Amino acid sequence: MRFATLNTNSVRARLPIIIDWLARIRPDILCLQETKVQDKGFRAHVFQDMGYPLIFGGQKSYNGVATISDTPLKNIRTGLYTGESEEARFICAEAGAIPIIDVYVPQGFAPGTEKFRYKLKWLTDLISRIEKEYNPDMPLLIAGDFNVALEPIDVFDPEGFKGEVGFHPDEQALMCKLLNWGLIDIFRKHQPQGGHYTFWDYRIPNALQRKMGWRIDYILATAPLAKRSRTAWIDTWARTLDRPSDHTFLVSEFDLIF
DNA sequence: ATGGTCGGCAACCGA
Repeated sequence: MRFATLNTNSVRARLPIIIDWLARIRPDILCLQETKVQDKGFRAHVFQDMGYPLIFGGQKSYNGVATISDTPLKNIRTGLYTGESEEARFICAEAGAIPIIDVYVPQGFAPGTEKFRYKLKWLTDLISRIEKEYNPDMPLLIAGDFNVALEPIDVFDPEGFKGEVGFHPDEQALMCKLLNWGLIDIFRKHQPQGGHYTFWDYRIPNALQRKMGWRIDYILATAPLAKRSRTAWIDTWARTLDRPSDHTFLVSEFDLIF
């Protein structure tokens, strides 16, 4: 079973790249974040025609998540909260007997701001929901853009980023709490070395070539699944003249079938 | 050096 995640920064703008990648790599599941499209504008048939039924929950302009799967997804639920309107950052479903959670954690802007407090609250509420609904002894996969780098080896300038958004102790403490509940960082399991990133700020010229990145996207799995993970890798497409953004798929293969 | 550039969408907001 091949499992992947991608922050799209607009699924519409990235559609050709996603289609090409799906056709070549044929993952069983691909979690998307920052789709930036309302549900009525999501070109679901493009994926369905490739043999990928999918689920999605979006909103105008911002956020949005989608889970593309070659296995039909059941028990679909969108939203971290119940009974209130919220940003489109959470979708979960079950592929066979395996629950899949796709998240886009708030970016947080800067420590000390309302947006940062919202990020911490959202992470806290995500942990509460997982503690309530799932069991670390049972299969569970969580993937997405967490907008948090866990360790100094996960950013290119740990000294410079000390206390900054995305590398702040309060965010890292919550990520640790999530992992300590019973989730394994699958890429880290296979690659203990630092310097492997999933995000490069596109405001920094040639950040990818200059290795000025962050590892803020994760595939997390409970122990029963993590022990079946065979490999993990980061598949990065560097920008070109006709393709102005870098794109980074995080992928893992598991010895299991749905 | 304290900037820069994307995408959405129609002015700037968010990353």
